[in-house]
Amino acid sequence: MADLLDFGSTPLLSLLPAAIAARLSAAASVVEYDDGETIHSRGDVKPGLSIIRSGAVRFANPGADGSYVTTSVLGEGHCFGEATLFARLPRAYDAIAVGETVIEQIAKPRFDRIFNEESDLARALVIAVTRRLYSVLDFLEDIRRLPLDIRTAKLIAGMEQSARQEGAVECSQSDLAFTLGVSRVSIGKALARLQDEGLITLGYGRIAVQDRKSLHDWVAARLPVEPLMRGE
Amino acid sequence: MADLLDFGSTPLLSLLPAAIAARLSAAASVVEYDDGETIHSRGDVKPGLSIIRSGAVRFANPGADGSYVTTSVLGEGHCFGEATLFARLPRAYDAIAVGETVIEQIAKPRFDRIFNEESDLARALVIAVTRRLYSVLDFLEDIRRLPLDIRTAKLIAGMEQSARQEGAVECSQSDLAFTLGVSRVSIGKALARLQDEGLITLGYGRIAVQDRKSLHDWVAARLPVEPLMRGE
DNA sequence: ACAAGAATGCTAAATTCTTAGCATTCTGAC
DNA sequence: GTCAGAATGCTAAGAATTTAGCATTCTTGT
Repeated sequence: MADLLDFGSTPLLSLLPAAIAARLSAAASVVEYDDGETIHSRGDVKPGLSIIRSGAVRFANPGADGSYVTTSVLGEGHCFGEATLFARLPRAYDAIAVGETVIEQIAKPRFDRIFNEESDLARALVIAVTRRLYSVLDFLEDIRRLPLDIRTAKLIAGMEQSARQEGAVECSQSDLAFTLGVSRVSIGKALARLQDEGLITLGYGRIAVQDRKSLHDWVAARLPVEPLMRGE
Repeated sequence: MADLLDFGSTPLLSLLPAAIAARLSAAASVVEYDDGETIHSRGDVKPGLSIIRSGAVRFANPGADGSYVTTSVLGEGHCFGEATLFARLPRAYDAIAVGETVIEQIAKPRFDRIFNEESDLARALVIAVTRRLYSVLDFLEDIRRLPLDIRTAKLIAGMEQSARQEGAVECSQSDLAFTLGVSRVSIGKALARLQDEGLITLGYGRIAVQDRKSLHDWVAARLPVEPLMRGE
């Protein structure tokens, strides 16, 4: 399961002037993780900013019944840990490496110095965090007003665009269920309906998208309001 | 319905050095709205930052069936419109005044000048937006893993703390339903259960909290993970 | 080629939530 | 005080979702 759900937001690294990115890198310690390895656990209090150099990170927490609820998955170029710096909160989620993952970790004292000296860092962060906030708000709104079929179609449409190979999404139905926070049975039904509509073809560990445009149109026609962003 | 759901985050104004707040005020045009008046509509493209001087603002969008889904309500000191500045998005929500409301509106060109000159503004914004992001993520997670009773109790506990009069929350069950994105019947049932537990007493347009600590303890005992923040 | 593990497909009961009413109670304005 | 509007309480049918299985199919490592 890769780049499943970065909520379509812009990675910090692509917003940061090269000079500042370099300065952050110089101040960072690099850590490599294997697939599934824990990067940090909920409640940890080691404030700092982390930047994903390669790979991806899954953020999740245990649910009431012992299940594991994934909140988001961030990919290359994204940062995390802002809350430990700016809200002085401990880690709110367990962070788990998805695939071989390389993380740059910048401890708070070093980060603070750069943050104070380079005001463009604050500007880039405002932008990155603002976009993430609005992506999450959008996702929240979808949960509350869209039936599962449409949410599923929207997710697949988004994933297909950032997928390695065009026209198909490599991920299990369980992963989709995790991401949308519903059971595998429900996802199965939703996918079956989408297949009946001729939008997708179900495979083993992969979902083929018949035609990108048809899928987007199908989703767009069922949204209560016009979408604001065009997928870039 | 006031301060129902600012997601418990910190208002920008309380994070901003007085000098910068004053400079923003000087650059702003002040607009007053009556209860229910529209401040802006989804899709509007007039970029700028708005600060709530007094009153509150409800953000909502039409749902698939014509219903109106409220995403959040922000109160005094909070800002909105960051996305128009930093993500260059049009307004994502209809904004509607809740009660007599005074808004300071700062157009993008003026804001940009101050933003570039006062680097502490970016710092305050990073903090405000980061906290809001994490509040929303928390709320999102609750939706996915907590049964309605507990979410309702948690909401009431939060509202009671910021309520004008201690020990009671002034709001209709319909408002609660709006906020949690569920039907009035479901809220009614959840509230009835909480009343059976002896945690609250239902009234007309108000809910009395028997004992703040009991309510908090009841909620805390049912959360799958330890809460990170202590209500401040 | 085969076996083991992973993923999917399917079912059925139980639960939760919604919709759509309607009756009753409460509040505040006149 | 009275009355209209607001808010709550209640009911019942139907839709959506979950849980808990189990059978089948697919893939990969040996």
